[in-house]
Amino acid sequence: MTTIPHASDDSSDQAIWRRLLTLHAHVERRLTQALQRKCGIGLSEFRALECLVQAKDSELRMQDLAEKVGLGQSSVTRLVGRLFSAGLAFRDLCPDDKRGVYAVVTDEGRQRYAAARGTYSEVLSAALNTAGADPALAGTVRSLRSGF
Amino acid sequence: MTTIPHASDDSSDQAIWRRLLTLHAHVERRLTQALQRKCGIGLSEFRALECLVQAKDSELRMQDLAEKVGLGQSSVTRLVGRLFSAGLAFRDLCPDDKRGVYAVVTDEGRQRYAAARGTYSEVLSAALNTAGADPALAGTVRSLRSGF
DNA sequence: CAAAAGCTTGCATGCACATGTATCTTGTTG
DNA sequence: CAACAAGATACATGTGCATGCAAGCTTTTG
Repeated sequence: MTTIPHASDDSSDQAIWRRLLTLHAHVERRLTQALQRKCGIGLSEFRALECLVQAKDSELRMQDLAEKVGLGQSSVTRLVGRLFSAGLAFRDLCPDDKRGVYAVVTDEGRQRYAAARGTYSEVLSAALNTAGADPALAGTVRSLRSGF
Repeated sequence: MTTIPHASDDSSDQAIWRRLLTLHAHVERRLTQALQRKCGIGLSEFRALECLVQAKDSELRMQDLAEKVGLGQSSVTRLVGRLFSAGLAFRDLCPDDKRGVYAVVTDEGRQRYAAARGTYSEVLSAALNTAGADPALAGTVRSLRSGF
């Protein structure tokens, strides 16, 4: 049990996570700035739109959306509020459960997502590449991209 | 140039990043809650202490600390302020450059870090394991842990 | 060469904002 | 009716951006 490379509570998990944090901070910062500058949209808003566009009927329960974007329930309430104020989504009552609320993307929301999608993918790949140039992160990026 | 597997602007970068975000959100949330509950310390504070403890002379320039913890410069000003209020660190003027400020960890800071370190590593490994149990993330976790 | 002007750097502060926790309201279910 | 579930809201907090301020550096000028 001791030398099996299962790496269950391996101390190198810390090293892995440290590199991952650096990578995450770097990439997320770039994405945030690029989307805000070029598309006038926040990163959370973009991801929410993405989830909605890809969802069946372009709608999701608030709760499901929360899990998909990795935010808390209350944050999503306000996130959808922002999308509504921007005309990118609206709320719709769930017919069979009046407590439930659907967030639904609008046509304009779809357009904004389509417009931002290019920027997102370009900046993402570019950020991963520059991170991969850093010797400390090169291995991590390679691992992720190679899939093993 | 077209079929070379350099994966420069490969569209699968998006898939990679989506999994990474889910993993990141999951693990960071667990770490935040565990450290706050069991150790009464924030995640940023813990990471700053870690950087300081491991640094030469237990001190770092604000700027260097900012880069290490992946925060903006102004955020680190307040982060060190919090550490000071908690008695875990203090500021020291740089003798050769009076603009510069060193953040220096105190003995109590070292103790708090030592006390929290166990919780951190345990929760981290546990969170990675539970994430690895999710089929969607298993591959990512394995990739990171195997190093390739 | 010395002093002053102008630019740059390092950190602190004001402000806006997104997020989390706890709580409340409303609707559902036993 | 009691217990529970889904969202919305109140409040506190951490973060980033823009800005301010003081210290260093560079260039100009006498």
